[in-house]
Amino acid sequence: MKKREVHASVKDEKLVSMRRNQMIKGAVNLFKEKGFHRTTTREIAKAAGFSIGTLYEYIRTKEDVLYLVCDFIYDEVKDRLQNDLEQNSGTPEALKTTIAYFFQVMDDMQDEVLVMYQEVKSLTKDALPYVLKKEMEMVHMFELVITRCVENGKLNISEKHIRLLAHNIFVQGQMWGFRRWALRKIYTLEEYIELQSDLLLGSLYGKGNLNATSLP
Amino acid sequence: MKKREVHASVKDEKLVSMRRNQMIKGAVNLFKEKGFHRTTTREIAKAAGFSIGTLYEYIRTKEDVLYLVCDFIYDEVKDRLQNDLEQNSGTPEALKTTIAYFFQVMDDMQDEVLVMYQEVKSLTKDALPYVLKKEMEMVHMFELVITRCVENGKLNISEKHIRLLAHNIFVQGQMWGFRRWALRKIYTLEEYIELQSDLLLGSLYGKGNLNATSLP
Amino acid sequence: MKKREVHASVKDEKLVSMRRNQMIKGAVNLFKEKGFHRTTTREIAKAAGFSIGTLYEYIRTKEDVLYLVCDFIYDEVKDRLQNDLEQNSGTPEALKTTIAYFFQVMDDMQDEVLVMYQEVKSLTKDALPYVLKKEMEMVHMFELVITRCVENGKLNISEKHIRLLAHNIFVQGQMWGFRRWALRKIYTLEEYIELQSDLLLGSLYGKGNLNATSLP
Amino acid sequence: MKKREVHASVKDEKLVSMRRNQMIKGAVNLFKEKGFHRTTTREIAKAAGFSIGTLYEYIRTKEDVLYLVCDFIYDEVKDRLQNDLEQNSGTPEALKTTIAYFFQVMDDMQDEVLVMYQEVKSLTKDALPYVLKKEMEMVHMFELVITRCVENGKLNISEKHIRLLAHNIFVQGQMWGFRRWALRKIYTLEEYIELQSDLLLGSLYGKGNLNATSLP
DNA sequence: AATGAATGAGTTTTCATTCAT
DNA sequence: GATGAATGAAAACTCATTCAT
Repeated sequence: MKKREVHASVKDEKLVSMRRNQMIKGAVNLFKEKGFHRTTTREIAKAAGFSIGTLYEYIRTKEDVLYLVCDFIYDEVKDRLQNDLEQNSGTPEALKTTIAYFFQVMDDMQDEVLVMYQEVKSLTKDALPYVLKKEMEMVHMFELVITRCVENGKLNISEKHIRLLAHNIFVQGQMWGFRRWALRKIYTLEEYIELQSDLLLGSLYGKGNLNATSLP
Repeated sequence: MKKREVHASVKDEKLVSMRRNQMIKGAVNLFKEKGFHRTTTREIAKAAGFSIGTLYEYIRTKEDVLYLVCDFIYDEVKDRLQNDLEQNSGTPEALKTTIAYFFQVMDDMQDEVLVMYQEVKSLTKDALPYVLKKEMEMVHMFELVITRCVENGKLNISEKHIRLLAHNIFVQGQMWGFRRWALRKIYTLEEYIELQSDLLLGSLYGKGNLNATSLP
Repeated sequence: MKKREVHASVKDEKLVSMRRNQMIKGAVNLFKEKGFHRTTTREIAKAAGFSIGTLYEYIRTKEDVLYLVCDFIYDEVKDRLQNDLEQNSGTPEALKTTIAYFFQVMDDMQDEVLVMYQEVKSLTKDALPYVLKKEMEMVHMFELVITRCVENGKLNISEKHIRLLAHNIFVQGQMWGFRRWALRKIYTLEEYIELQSDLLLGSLYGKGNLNATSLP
Repeated sequence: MKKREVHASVKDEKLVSMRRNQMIKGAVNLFKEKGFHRTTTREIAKAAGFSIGTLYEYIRTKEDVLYLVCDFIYDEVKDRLQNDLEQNSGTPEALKTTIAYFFQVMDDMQDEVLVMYQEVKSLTKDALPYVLKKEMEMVHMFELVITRCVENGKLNISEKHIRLLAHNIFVQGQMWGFRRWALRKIYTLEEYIELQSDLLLGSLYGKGNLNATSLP
């Protein structure tokens, strides 16, 4: 699936790319504060540092901004994740590291994740599949890491369990962002990583020895 | 925390309650399809079966409708959950039953859950706490069930693990609603319940024997 | 010119009269505070002590209330004035007394006068003449008193001066009501009466001796 | 007291000024015919010659239009008055000229005066003081002219009389506008000026010789 | 390529008036 | 005669989008 094209009147690709970055940066902040619907195109233009007329030289509709933002965020997350996975060795320890890394990324990109998570549903039927596709690719990455563990004989678990586990990891990562109002009161990021790893991996390795002592 | 009052011009309480139910029912459908922001008050009135003027006899602002909808859904879910938990025996089997029951409720109320999940963030700072409070109460119910297992000596697990586990259960319930686009393609509800139980409980009881054979 | 009829569904004249008095009393207060346009019929009904449905048993349109209020106020002022004038002796002293009395009435009925003064223009073309007619009748009363002075030989002044003088007296009476924001800061009612009398009568009797010493 | 700022989205000051003049011109006509409350913003926009959207580029609320109108009218009257007063010599003849001039202005600006006079009370608590301030300044101008006469020894009259006289002059000017329905039937502007001058100045100079023969 | 003034369809909300009970 | 729920036309205001400069 190719990237969905967003039409620009301006031809200079470099310029288009630059302007869109300004746009995305400004929009993320606004969406974070007021949501997509309560943000006006004028505000986006202003936050991006140019006029409303100029904004419309680089997009066709307000929705395009949302798509661009979502697309950008997913790319960012995916890129970071990919870097990590390329050197993954397929051991349970590596899986744990991957989880920790992913949660860390979600923490770093808190605002972006929150925006994306809350506003994807505002995308048109038209744009949504492109974004969901990307999400599936990321879930798939986790599946691969887990599968590698299985292939290494370190883990005995069904295909369906693998896929669900991958979804769980992904959602728990997002969860750290979208449930901060609750989780932050109880856990630090480090604790959250540790505890979720316990629960995720405990189920796989049958330790059954979860207890408070495993925490600092 | 008392319920947040939504002002009605009409005095007859019975009538208010009836009209609001019509309203909620209509609104849920619309919100599900187009989201809160893209739904107009006129559409809500029409879907509820009365005129725009009448709508405003029962609410003050469009936001009130959203609050009423969210409040109703949480109450519904909570009520159903409460019924189940009252007769919960505090054994691991009972915990599994509770999870299954909760996931079933989330499946029954799919549309409502989706709406709530996507639109809570559109509530004003004013109304949000009332809804989040309710969410926390539900999470707390799960904590209680798990704690009862621990107290029964059937389970050895830290306080912090308990709370996180409760959150996970809650989110995994919602997940069945808001990620249907992905999960439905792979699992039936029964499978989803079974697999998630495996993962959740496996971590607690150290079976470590997860495999495809445990599935039909 | 007969009184303009305001239609009532209710037949019992006594009741109609009673209900309308309640209505007028309530409405004057509301109009005073928020003006005719910003006052709703519901508020009028409530202030009158009955329901919106009942209100409409005694009037046909919101405008009727305004007309009723204006009509009532003019009648009140006119009645009071008439009482005084019947015993007027036609001397310059009597004229001064009349002025003092009129200003006193305008002070007593401050709120009503303000309302009337500000809202007459909101009457329909249809109702306005009835009210203006009444105003002219009051101006005419002043003309009569002045004319009597002339006929008594106490005063030598043209017909046109008389009529203008009458208008001036009337407007200066109203002025005490509608310019309170300015006049109250400088004068007490007594001072205002005294000073205006000086200016009005000075012109007629050629005293030319206005000075601060004539004031306490 | 600085001018109360009315916010405009458009930056070009020249344009703002031009558009607002169109707006004021259109609004005065509408307000004159139907009053502020019965005039819609769409009508104002149309009368001004642009769209409703454009109207709101130059104001924030409908009330702003009223303020702009009132402010404009007061400025206009005040400016004209100021021009006359600068060359005022402080003699009774000059005072008479000033009065004649002021009444003439009020006649020229009949419509505007009527609007202002009837609608000031519709201004918010917020804007009212700015307008009343201007009114007081105008009254003060008259005080100055009268005071100059006193200082020249041409007139012996108390401070309080001066202030009241100034108010009377101002109100009688307005009166020519807001009581035209009655006064126009009896007097031409010239007569009105002549007669009011007789009454105003007669009181000051003790001629006491008012009679019909002084009129043409 | 950039600007920002102009547009008007569309939105929420109000409120005078009616009419069944 | 009294009530108050229902109605819907109309109002103020917003904002995505266009286009002349």
